[in-house]
Amino acid sequence: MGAPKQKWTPDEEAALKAGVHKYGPGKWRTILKDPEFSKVLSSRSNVDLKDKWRNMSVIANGWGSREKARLALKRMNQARKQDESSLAVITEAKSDEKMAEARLATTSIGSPQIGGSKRSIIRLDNLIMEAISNLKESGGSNKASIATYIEVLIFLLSLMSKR
Amino acid sequence: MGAPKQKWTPDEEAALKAGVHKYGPGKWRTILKDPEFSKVLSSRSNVDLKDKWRNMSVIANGWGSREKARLALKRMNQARKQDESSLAVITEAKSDEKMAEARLATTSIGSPQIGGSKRSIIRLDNLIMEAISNLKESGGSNKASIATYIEVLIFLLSLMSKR
DNA sequence: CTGTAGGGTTAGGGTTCG
DNA sequence: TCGAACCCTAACCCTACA
Repeated sequence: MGAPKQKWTPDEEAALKAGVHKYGPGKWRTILKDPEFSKVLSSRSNVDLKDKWRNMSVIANGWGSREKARLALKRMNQARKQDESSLAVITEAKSDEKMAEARLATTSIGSPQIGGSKRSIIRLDNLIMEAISNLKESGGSNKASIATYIEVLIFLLSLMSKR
Repeated sequence: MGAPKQKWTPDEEAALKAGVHKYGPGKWRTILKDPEFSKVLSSRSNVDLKDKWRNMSVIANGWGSREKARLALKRMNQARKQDESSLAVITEAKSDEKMAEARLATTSIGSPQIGGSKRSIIRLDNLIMEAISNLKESGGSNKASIATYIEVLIFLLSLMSKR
């Protein structure tokens, strides 16, 4: 078997997107011949480009990225199992928001058995929730704001681990 | 639920082996269509054949790659219980798989030398970078996915605060 | 012959159930 | 808990047709 299944790299995906932006979809051979992309996509055929674009389009149209995120969260929750969660409050809240907005079928997100939580943690929760709500209000499509909130989370993390 | 879990009979396994011998592995649909096997395997799909062949192969060539991968995952989940090292294992595993394709300009995010926390935060960065990378892949303009990834971060936070 | 569209199939990671 | 059976879907293949 010659091709053990070659997954697309971010570089290749970027090149494909750029190519479609430049020539439009359906011009696969043209994109491949463009020196700007031919290096990165040298191991891909025009048909490969077409197929990949089809996959990416599915993801872009709503359902894809959400599903991916859902699976990630699901794995995380599963790993947690029956740990007494010190962030019970916040997981409850998040569950509410998610259900309302995303309509997730997997009810497993809940499991908010409240263990012994601590004051500092509760306050942390408020901060985080505020960050999330701000993100949602502001349209949430801006990478800078995403990075900012992630940095906030990192800072909070550092505080907690310092203890 | 949907699949009552139908165990493979010796007849079916024999038919599968014969089919692979006749057409080679990877020709699952072809095997199914062959009148010689279609009767015995009438309740199996081409995907079923593939999965069964994989299971048989794992046993045949003594501990194939699939089993290894599964154990690695398992170890990752168990390590979580041992505090401290838990985040390390998780993020390392993810790092191995996905870091290669992450390629995020390390720009402003790397500011976490706060306090003596060092290690755990650095490793968390990998996870965060992965999250951002995923966000970018999916177009980055989807509020739900942003919120979800932040929730993942929160989950990590909860792990660390457990201690 | 060359290239694209679109349905079909496979490979492999992941999940579930007995 | 463990592994066989099953699911999901990106990646790849096949065919019609322009």
